[in-house]
Amino acid sequence: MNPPSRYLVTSALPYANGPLHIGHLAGAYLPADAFVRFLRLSGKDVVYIGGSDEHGAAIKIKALKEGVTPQEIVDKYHAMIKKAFEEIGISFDIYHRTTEKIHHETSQDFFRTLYKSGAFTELETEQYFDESAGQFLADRFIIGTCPRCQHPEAYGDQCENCGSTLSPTELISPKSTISGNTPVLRTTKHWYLPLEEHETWLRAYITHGMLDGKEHHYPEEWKKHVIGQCKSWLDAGLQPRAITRDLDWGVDVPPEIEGSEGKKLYVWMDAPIGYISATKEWAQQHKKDWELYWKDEETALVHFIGKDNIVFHCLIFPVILKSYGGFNLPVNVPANQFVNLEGQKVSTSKGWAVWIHEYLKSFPDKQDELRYYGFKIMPELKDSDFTWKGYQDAVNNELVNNLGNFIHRVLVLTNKYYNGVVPVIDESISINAPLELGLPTWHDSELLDLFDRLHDYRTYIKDFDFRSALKMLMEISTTGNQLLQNNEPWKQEKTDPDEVKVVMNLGLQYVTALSVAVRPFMPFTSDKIRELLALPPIKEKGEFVDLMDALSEGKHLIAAGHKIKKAQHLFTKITDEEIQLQMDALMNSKVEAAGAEEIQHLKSIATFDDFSKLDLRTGKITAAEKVEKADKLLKLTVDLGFEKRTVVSGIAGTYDPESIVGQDIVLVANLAPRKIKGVVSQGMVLLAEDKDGKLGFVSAPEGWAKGDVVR
RNA sequence: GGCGUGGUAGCUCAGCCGGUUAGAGCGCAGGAUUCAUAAUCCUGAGGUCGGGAGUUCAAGUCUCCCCCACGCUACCA
Repeated sequence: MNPPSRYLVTSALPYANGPLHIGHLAGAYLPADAFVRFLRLSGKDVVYIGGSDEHGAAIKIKALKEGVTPQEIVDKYHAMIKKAFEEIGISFDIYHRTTEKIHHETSQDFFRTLYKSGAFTELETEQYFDESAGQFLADRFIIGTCPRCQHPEAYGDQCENCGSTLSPTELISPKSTISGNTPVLRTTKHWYLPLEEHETWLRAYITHGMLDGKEHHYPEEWKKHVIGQCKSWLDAGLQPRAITRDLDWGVDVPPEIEGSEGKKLYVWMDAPIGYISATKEWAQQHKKDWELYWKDEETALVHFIGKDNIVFHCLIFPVILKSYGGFNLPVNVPANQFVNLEGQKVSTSKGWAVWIHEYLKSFPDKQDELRYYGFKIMPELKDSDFTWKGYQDAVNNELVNNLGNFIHRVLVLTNKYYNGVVPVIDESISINAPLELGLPTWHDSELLDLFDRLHDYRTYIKDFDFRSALKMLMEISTTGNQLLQNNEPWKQEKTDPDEVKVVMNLGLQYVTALSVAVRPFMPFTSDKIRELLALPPIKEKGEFVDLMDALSEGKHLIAAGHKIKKAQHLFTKITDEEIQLQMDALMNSKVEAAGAEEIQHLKSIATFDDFSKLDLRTGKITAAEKVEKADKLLKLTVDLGFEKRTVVSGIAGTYDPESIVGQDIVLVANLAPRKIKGVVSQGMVLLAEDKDGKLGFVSAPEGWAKGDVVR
């Protein structure tokens, strides 16, 4: 495979219902940004696409809750997210949004084309319909009692309390969130993408990198967990996936299609198409041909995402693209894992996050510090942990003490000895090697050594190994510190000033090289170094290539006679107080979030008759064993005195079978029997559950007879 | 339960298709040094490579079983 002549790089579109946090940043934006900045520095033709994902039921719901329109919600968060990206230095060529007209047109074009080619199947299903509102209800618009955990406000697709995936028809006493009425089931038609029909080529594409009988990419270059996850889906058997919903916030199904009324594209269908519409918009603005970036064989498509998006980008979106025809498929999908915060999962609702916009307020002009730490803890292979202490250590030890200090030393000494002018040197003079004291070395051989390091640096970035690349930068800086230490200009200046000139000149070459090399990771610092060196700012137009060419030809990167500016500190230390402040803020927001946790609404009124239908009895567990092939289920034998029952209960997460034999319980004794995992369950054991999911048995006082009525 | 990914020094992690005394950064201990934001440089201590069995002349690296973490998935009447 030839190296691509141009790149189209995308970062997952953030969902516009909340601000941006560190997990987003380190997962899908920092790596993409470093990658595209490096490509630009390498003189490549690259377009970097981003934008807000603004459709879907979750946004509609949020709007209803806050009493505003969905448009107001997405306007607010789009602006907020866009600003955060700009300020933290994510260099999108365009940051678009899926509510734009061009996106609606593009998505509809996709739908239309796929529809005409017969890529969809139609299916009639029963869906809840709100008669007073006159519309079908998307999963998210139905709330009811969770059949698993009894949480009274579970959504139709998911219970946020216990995390179970649900379907609306499973909910107990469902209610429309629009009218509050009980919805009725009606048949409705939807379009489905029959993923299972694409399994063969998808498998070849994922596991062998083969597409249409040709080699498309090297699967070895993909992350293992990405391929593993895809294989897992393929092996489990792909299912048809609904691509439309009954909803009023989203992209319309093209009106000329029969039955399209009231139907919108499912968000996950229109979101990735957003990459394409954004590219079109960018192309219009810049008088370019968007198709070159999506359809030309020599363009490489790369999607940066978090692990939650693997299936969409590796299986579903490729199916859409290929069904349309003529589009490139991704040559790599470098998905990252998740970033935890101080050992716990990042959670917006629990107030456990580091928000980018708040960080920027607390630490103005410290964008690169956060970027640096973000790269350092990038969850490339497994989940990682953001800690404020780790952030402080990284900034203070590595940026201030190592990199910043090295550059500062060079600048201070150059100003002190040469009045800020890069000294002319005699290249034949040897100096002490930075690596091992006592060995001699020369200016030109050290520049070649620098070339080698930068060459490795380039290889790391090409392999998406950003952390190794970052480490290489620090190594260069460390080498610079060693160079100074081993040659001690502050001593030698009195005895051997010509030798010192060589050392200082070399140091300045290092700093100049760093001003370029540091850029993909720390663009703000790059600008600052250029400023201090009185060199023109980096425009990201092939400067890294120029740098490497110069080094390989033995040319200097900064010329003798050039005058630099006075030294200034690039980074300042993060104090313990600042860290404590952040930790306190984090704890406070957690407490606030816990306090704001929704008041547990009671279920709707039940009449006495409703209650009397239940026959509750005291009983005792006389035997318990695990249900095979189930994590949470125990098969219990309950003695009611007058008979024994077999009951399956989902309590294995809290109780070991041995520990509950002899436990007094209350049983719903007249519940309709149900077969679970092959065992018929004849009743239900009552348990209290706290908000962390901990369970506790409900029982009559000790010594009560078995089989007594509870009411 | 099934599938996937990880489990290497106190902490964060490198260790490619198996091959000499298992590496780096931070932290820690000792020393050198003062140009620099007490920064820098050198040296050192510290690991039965999650546990067990096996293949092999040789295993952190391959195979099997088990344990733990994370994710997807099934089960919660």
